[in-house]
Amino acid sequence: MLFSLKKEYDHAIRICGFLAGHYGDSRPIPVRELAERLLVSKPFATKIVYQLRLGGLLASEQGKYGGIRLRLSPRDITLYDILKAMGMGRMISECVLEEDFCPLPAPCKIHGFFMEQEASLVKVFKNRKLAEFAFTEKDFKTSSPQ
Amino acid sequence: MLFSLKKEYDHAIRICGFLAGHYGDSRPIPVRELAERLLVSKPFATKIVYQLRLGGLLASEQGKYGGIRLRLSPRDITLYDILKAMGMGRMISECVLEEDFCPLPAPCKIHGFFMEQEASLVKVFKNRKLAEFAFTEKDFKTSSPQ
DNA sequence: TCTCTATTTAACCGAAACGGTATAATATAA
DNA sequence: TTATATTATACCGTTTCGGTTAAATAGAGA
Repeated sequence: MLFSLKKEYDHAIRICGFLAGHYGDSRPIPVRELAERLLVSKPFATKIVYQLRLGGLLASEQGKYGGIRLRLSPRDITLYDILKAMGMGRMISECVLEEDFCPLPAPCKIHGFFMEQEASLVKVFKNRKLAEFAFTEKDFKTSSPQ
Repeated sequence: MLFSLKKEYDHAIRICGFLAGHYGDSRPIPVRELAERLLVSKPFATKIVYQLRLGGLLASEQGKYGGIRLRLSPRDITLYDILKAMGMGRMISECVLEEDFCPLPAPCKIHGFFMEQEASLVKVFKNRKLAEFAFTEKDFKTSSPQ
């Protein structure tokens, strides 16, 4: 059951945190800058940003001086929104989902327990706003490359 | 972050639940019976039982009429014990564990949040006794093969 | 219009993890 | 001695993960 944090999700949250710190800026943040500041390769950052945009969380501007921004205020985005945009599915395996996987009768206590835990975690994710995790240049260990 | 329930862990809990239902029986349960009743292949059940025994949770008797039993009362075994015996490691990724993975300064709020969640889940696992999930023949959908 | 800088989109790839099997050895009851 | 068990390790195919490549498109500015 392993509460496993995918690196992708991890980066996604950090990217959103950075964009949150720049919410309201006049210029969007280019992926290059995200990648440099957050120590992710540009191709990987691109892929994550792409998924988050498809998920409806980010808006982008193409061409020179283009870049990425949050579509909503960090106060209106939850951690759950980010994970969902990244394609996170159910947290519970087929033990619960597939009808005949478990030989025990429904309601099986093991199922019930894990359903409860999932529900409780989802609730936590939905209650935490991105604004809480926003950060800006001054929060970095190292100063800006430029 | 995906609260992903590995099939192995799932089976492990069910196997322990079955053994818990038979705790105190005069004869140990052979792996063959576990496999048949819990709809797992015998080789796979064998592997899981092996891990649980190495983890100190199960005792085994070899030879004819041999089999498996719980080493402790189901009241003295927690879900956490089972997962730990199965080799479940930390639930948090290197974002927290590797010093320089995250460019943000400690204590980073994202880290803090996930540490909290992990701690809270572990607490839940430690508070649930195996006895609560025990089951016996009468709990099955289908009657015993023999 | 040309060029540079961006994003866009899909395909691809190696490595690790997952789910499970095979097999050879050993132990013990009868 | 034989049949039934567990023991222990090695193996293997498939999927997922983490990440790259590359080609296309879009827009700003000279």
